[in-house]
Amino acid sequence: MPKRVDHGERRKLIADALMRVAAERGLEAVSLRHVAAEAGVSSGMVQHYFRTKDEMMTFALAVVRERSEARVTRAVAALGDDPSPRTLLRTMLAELLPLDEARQADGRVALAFLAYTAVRPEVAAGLHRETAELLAFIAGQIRAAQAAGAAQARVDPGRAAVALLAVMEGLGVYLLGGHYPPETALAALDAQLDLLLGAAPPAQRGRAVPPRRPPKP
Amino acid sequence: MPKRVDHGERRKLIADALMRVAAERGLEAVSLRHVAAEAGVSSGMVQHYFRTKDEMMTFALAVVRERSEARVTRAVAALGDDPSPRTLLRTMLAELLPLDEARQADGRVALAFLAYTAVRPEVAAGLHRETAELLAFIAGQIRAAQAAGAAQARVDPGRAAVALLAVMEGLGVYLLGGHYPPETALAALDAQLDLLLGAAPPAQRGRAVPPRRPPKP
DNA sequence: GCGTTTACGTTGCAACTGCAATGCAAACGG
DNA sequence: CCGTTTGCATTGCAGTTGCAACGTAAACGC
Repeated sequence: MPKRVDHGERRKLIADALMRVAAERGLEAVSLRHVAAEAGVSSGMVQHYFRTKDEMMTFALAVVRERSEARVTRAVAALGDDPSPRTLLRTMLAELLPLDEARQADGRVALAFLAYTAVRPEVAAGLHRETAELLAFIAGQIRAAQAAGAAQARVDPGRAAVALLAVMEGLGVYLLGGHYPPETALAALDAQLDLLLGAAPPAQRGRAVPPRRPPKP
Repeated sequence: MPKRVDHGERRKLIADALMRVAAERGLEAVSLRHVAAEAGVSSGMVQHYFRTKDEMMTFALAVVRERSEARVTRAVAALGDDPSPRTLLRTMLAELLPLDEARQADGRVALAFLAYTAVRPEVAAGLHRETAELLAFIAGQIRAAQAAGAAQARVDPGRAAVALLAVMEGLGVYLLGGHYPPETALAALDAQLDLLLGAAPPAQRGRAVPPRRPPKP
């Protein structure tokens, strides 16, 4: 049977198991054996695909990032051709918020990794590039809104972009901590966009609220 | 020699060592023996003052929170009698940002604890109360600014407070990740306050920037 | 056919973990 | 003076960790 396996697929399978463990019991519960058990494979196999634990962690981190990026591009693509800057920004940022259980799990993992990379700075290089790109994009959208007359022209797009992205990140953190419900976060995000770009078109308000799962029986 | 010791003092000494370990090597490196070694005591003594590791962690978390609270009240007290809402908010939030090494260390610990409590929700109750109080206070300040005519009257103080606190938290996270320098974070914070309360009095701008330590030799 | 490579599974090990148990000396209460 | 309490150090233990080593069986190259 050997030789017929897709290397990347196996690695992703293992990384998925890792994230399930991390989301449920925290990053410190991630061990070779736990991950292997969660994935339903032997710990030898995990070692076969990741020579070291750190390699596994780094790969898993990349998977989380790719997944959230895919989510965003998918949501943005669903908007159709050139949506308004406001719609675009709101869709992107709301998509990045941990509003349902899937994104909450991812968010927990991302948060844990954040704390992880805060001590291991050499892993964080990819993250830096990503935020820089995001910031540039957001700033561009704000500029576009200003050019269209939809936004206060006096605000510096660069600083506003930093603040806007920070709002999203902060809301995510507080959501993960359970400090307030998703609606509060979305309301605050909309308020921020109002502040930046002027009042919203009413049809836009309150959309994209995720379905609340009923409490577990 | 026994009997002559201040219980709380010892616990704080141990908690300090814990935070040094956590700040340097991450929360997962926090073990009874490491903390004891860092504190320069025997691991038996650590066990004497904290019957379980979780008790030690919880205590340390409380210490971080108290310390940052003390920092804020101290900075606010230094402002003199009834400062303007804007000055008050800016001082508070800037003080909570990890702008120098001491606060960065605290911030790393806080971030790690955040990830820790995201999986252990029963520890997070104290945090919820604290954010609720903070939010109420911030909303009150915004309302006061509105009443004084210094702010846009149309913004909802509650939502603006959530957004403002989220900005601070998000900026802190990105700072800890080293995604941008302190000046960028402060600029974004000021931009946010501008957006909320109107342009700042020029004397205020750019103050409270921490001294940049020269790179280590 | 046969060596090589790939894909695992198993075992073992040294290091580390939290924690209980025990020991002991100093202060204090009586 | 003596038992008790307090403050701490040492030791031990069962469990877990990352990882190396080894074994094996199947596909492939020749």
